[in-house]
Amino acid sequence: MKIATWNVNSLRVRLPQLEAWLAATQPDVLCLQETKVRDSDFPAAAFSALGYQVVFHGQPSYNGVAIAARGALTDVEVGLEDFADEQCRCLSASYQGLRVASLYVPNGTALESPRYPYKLEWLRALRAQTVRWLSRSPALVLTGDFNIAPEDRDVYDPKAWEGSVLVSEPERTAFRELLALGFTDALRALGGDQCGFTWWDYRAYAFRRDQGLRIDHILLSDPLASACRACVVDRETRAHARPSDHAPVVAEIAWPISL
DNA sequence: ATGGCGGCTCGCAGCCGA
Repeated sequence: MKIATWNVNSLRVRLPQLEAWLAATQPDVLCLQETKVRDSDFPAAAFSALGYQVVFHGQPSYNGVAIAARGALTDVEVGLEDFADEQCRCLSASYQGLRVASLYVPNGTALESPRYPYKLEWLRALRAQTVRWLSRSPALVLTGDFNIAPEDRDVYDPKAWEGSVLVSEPERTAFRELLALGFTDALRALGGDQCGFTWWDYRAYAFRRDQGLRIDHILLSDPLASACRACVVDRETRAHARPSDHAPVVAEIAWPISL
């Protein structure tokens, strides 16, 4: 089973690319972030034309998450329980015995910004939600744009980024606390030291110079982690004309495990 | 070098992203 995540930075703009990518990559499950489209405008027909079911949770201009799959998505849940959020950043569903969450963690803007404590609160709520998800489904995938570079080696210039949003210690601690619930960072585990970045600034030729960050993640709960065969960043897609600033990440999992 | 690019909107300037 192929599970992928991609922050498309506007589904409307990226739809032709996404259609080509789906046809070529054929993931079983794809989680999308920053769709930036309200539900009434969601291009669901484009997905069904390619044989995908899709569920979505969006708003105009900002945020927006979706999950597409080659079969039925059930028990669809919007947002995080016990955390009232006007922003569309979390959508989860079950597929073939898996629970999958498409996450767009707040950016935080800057440590001094009111958006930074919101980010930390959001991460706290995600952790609480993850405990609940795990109690219902041991096979859990948390994936999306976490807006956290877990370690210095996930940053092209750690010195320049030191102490700023995306790398600050409270965020990294929150990320580690999530992992400590029983998850493996699939890209780091399967890609090793050379796993690369997932986001590059549009400005200053950042992609050409490989000045990026690794902030998009696929976290696999224990039963899935042991079944994971590969996890890669699709850099080629970031190199296309008019790209998203994020590359897709794709994991290959031997699932369902036949008992 | 705090800009730069690119996406969005009751739009043509200002916001947000990472």
